[in-house]
Amino acid sequence: MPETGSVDRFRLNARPNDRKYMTTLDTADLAAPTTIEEFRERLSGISEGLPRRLRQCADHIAANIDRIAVSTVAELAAGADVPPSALMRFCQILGYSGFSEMQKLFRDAYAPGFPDYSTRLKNLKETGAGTPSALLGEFIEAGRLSLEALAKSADEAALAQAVVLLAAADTVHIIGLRRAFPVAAYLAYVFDKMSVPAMLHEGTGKLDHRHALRPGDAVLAITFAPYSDETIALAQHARDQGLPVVALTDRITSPLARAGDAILTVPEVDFGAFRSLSATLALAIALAVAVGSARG
Amino acid sequence: MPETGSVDRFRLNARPNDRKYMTTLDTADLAAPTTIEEFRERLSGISEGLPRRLRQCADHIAANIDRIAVSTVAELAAGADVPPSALMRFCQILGYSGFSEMQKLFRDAYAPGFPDYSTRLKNLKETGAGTPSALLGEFIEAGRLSLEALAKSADEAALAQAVVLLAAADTVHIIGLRRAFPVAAYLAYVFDKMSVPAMLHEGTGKLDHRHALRPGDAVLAITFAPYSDETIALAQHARDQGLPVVALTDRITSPLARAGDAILTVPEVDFGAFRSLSATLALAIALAVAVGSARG
DNA sequence: GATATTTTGGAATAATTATTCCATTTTGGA
DNA sequence: TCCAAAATGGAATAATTATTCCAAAATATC
Repeated sequence: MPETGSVDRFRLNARPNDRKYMTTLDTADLAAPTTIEEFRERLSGISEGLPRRLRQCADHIAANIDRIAVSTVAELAAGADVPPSALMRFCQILGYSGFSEMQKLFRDAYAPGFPDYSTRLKNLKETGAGTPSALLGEFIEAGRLSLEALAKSADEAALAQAVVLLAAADTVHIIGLRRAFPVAAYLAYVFDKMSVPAMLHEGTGKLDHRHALRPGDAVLAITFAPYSDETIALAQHARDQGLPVVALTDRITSPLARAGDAILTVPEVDFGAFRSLSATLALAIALAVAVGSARG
Repeated sequence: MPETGSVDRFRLNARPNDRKYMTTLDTADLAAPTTIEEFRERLSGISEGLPRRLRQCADHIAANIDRIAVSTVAELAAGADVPPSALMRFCQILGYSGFSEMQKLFRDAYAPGFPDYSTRLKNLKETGAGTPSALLGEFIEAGRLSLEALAKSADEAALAQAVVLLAAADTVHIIGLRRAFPVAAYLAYVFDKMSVPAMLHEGTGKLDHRHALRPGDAVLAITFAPYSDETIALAQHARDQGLPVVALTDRITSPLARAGDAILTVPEVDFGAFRSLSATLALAIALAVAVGSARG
C-alpha cells in the first residue's frame, strides 16, 4: 500500500519512517474518541505540531465544542476561517470517517431521553429474567432517572406561582383519580398535617363535589395521560368560576394545562400503564410543604 | 386568494367563516413563536382540537423539546409515529415556513450548559432556605438517596417469598393508612390493571372489613412509624386465621414485622416530618407487577 | 535554487435531509 | 346514506450539506 495522502501521516496505520521529510508532529492516532472527555483530551494532545489550517480548526473547535452538535461543516469552517475541506480533513485526522460521525457523538451525548421502558420491561418479562429483584432494579432506576430529570427541568417560576395561589386559598380542593390518586391522597395527608384546609375529591358519585367549590378556594388538579375527564371537568369548572387552578400534569400539551393558572409538569418515566411517581411525589410534597409554611 | 389547503385553517390569515364545515378549533395563529417560552405557550394553546396525527406531533414535540435542535425531521417524525409530511404540516401550523426555520430557534438557543444533576440541585437549594425551589431540591435528594439505599439493602429472598404468597392468594387485601395510604392506593390500582383480585381496605368505619377476609386470601399490610394500630390489628387478625401476611414497613423491629410471613423493609430518607415514598413505591410496584405476571 | 513532499482551496459529486404535491382515506354533517 | 371538506401518507422533487478529489501553492531538505 503506497502512501496515498497526507492525512495518513497523522493516523493510526501510518508507517512512521518511510519518508524523507517530517515537518510536523507524528501523531499516530488511535481510534476516534467515543466520549466527549476523550475528545477533549485528543484535541489538546494533537493541536501542537499541526499545520496552519488544521491548527485553526483545532482551535476553533476547542473554543466552540458545544456548538458542534448544532452546526454544519460550512458554519464551523467559516468560524475557523478555513475552507470546508480543511475541516473535513481535521475530522478524519481525529479518527472519524467524516464530520457527520464526529457530530453524532455530540448529538447523542446531549440527548437526555429516557430509555424506552415499556419495551424494556416487556423484554424483561418475556426473557424470563423477570425475577422480582430484576423488576425492582428497573423500577429503582426509573425512579432515579425521573428525579434527575425533574431536577433539570423543574420550572421554578411556575412552582413559586403555584405556592402563592394555594397559600392564598381558603380551602384547597385536591383532585386526582386513578394513577394520580395516590399523589392526591398524599397531598391531602400532608396538607392535613400542616393544618392547611384541604379537601380530597374522590371520583365516586360523579360530579357532586363541584358544589363544594366556594369563592376564595383554589383547586389543585392532577392527571396524566390518558387524562381523566372528571379531573379536567372539575378544573375547568373551577376556572369558569374564577377560582385559581394549579395543574400537575405530564406535558404542557395536556388538556389540563389549558385550565391551569400555574402549570407544573413532571417528567416521569412511564411503563405502559404504570409510572414510578417518584418525581411527581417529590414535586407534590415540596409544593405542599411550601404552601404550609407560607401560611405560617 | 383562494383557500389553498387545510393548514391555512389554523394559521394567521385564515378567514374564519368562508367555509361550510368547522370540525376543529379555529386556532388562528399569530406569527411564529420567536422564543422558546413563546413556543411552549403556543404548543399548549394549540394542542386542543388538533386532528390525530398533528396532536401526536404536538405531544411528541412537547415531550422532546430539547431534542429539536439536534434532530432531523425524519427522526422526530418517527418518534411521534407519524410520516415526515405530518411533522412538516405541524411546523407550518405553528407559523414557521418549515422545519428548518423552527429548528433554527432551538439551535440558536442551544446551550448545553444545561447544568448537570448535581449542579442544578445545588442551585435549587441555594435559592434560599424555605423557598419552594429549595424544598424541591431537598425532596429530590431524599428520594434519590432512598432509592439508592433500597437498591443496596433490598432483601431478594423476602421479595420472592412475598410474590409467591400473593400470587397464590384468591384475593389480596391491601391495607395502609395515613401516610401509607398512597402506597396502598397505588398498589390497588396496579393490581386492578393487572387483573389481580384485590381489595383496598380503608380506615373509615373502623374494623368492619375484617369479615371480608376469607380462607385462601392474603393480606398486604403497610405501615411506618408511628405505626397504625388498625393496620397491625388487621394483619394480626389475618395471621390468627392462618392467612399469609406480607408486611411492608420501615424497620425489621416494626410491630408489623411480628405479624408478617414475608417482611419487606424500605429505607426511606425523611426530610423534615415527611418522607418521599420514592423507595416505597418502587418496591410496591415491583411487587405488584411481579405478582401480576406470576399469575399469568 | 531544485526537488520531493505536504498542505491547501475550491470545484465536482454524493449523500442526506427538507419540502411539496396530490391521490386516497377519513370525518362530520345533511 | 351520501356529499363536501379535512386529513393523511407516500412518492417526487428541491435544497442543503457532507465529502472527495486533484491541481496548485507552500514548505522542507538538499
